[in-house]
Amino acid sequence: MPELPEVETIKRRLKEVIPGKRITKVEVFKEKSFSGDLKQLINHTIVDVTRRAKMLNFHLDNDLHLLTHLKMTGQLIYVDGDQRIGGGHPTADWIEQLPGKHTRIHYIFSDNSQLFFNDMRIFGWMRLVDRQEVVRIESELGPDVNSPDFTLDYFVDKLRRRSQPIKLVIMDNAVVSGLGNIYACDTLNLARLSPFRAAKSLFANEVKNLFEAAKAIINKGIELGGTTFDGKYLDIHGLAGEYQGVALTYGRENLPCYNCGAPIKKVKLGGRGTYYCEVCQV
DNA sequence: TTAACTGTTGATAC
DNA sequence: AGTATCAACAGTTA
Repeated sequence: MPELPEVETIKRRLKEVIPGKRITKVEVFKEKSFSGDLKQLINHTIVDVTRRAKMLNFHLDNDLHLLTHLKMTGQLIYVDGDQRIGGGHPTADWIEQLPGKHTRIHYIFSDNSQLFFNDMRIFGWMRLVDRQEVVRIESELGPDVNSPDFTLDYFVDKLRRRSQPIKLVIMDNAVVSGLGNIYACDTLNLARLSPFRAAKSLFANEVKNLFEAAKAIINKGIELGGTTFDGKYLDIHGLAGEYQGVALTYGRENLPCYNCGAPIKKVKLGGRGTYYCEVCQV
């Protein structure tokens, strides 16, 4: 599920409540979901929460890092010291009782607040690693799409040798981090580019349009708190995102393209559902 | 009932 | 180095 805007939203909410919390208990319900030495977590305090690509990083006071990847269905739900989700405010209907059927890890803090890691499909993980491991993992990633490090010159250079369809290349996190299936589809629609075009066939002005479209779409996603279909993505308070209400293509099969009015098509590309307008995306 | 579908990525073989 | 395909898993939909 979560692409950069969803993970960024989760990070921002976590940053409001988690730094300063001391972990007093951890329950791992699914071994596959956690790796690392649990003893190095107990009685340590989380000092910061950051994000790189689609990964969260809980920084601990012992210089270790709890890296978190939500993959398709991971979610983090915060329960406050009074045992309330969302501080008692209304939450999305999809929220389940905790711990639930899909709760894989449960953290309890010294003030009785809690964090639940739910993950239906068990692709996601939380790994306790040292700083070198963080550096090693992050070194494999291209720059975040919304970072100043992602420059037009860099992008032009990366596309030059790739004959794959452009959609697959912009979803390749070694090229640029943060775009998943939803935002990749919408980025290509905004840039009026066919997802099937070979990356290296793009003209300079097309690459520039694509570059700017990617930043615009991702910023819109962040602004609206991410995308929620079927409640699979919820923020830490159980709230849904709002991007699905303004999506250009994703989930809009047969509905009119906002640019030209032709019906949005859904096809398969690289094994992924791909929504696009065959009239104006060329 | 079965097959195909789902927001991610990693391994493997060419 | 770049590419194509499949696999990890569980649930929903056609």
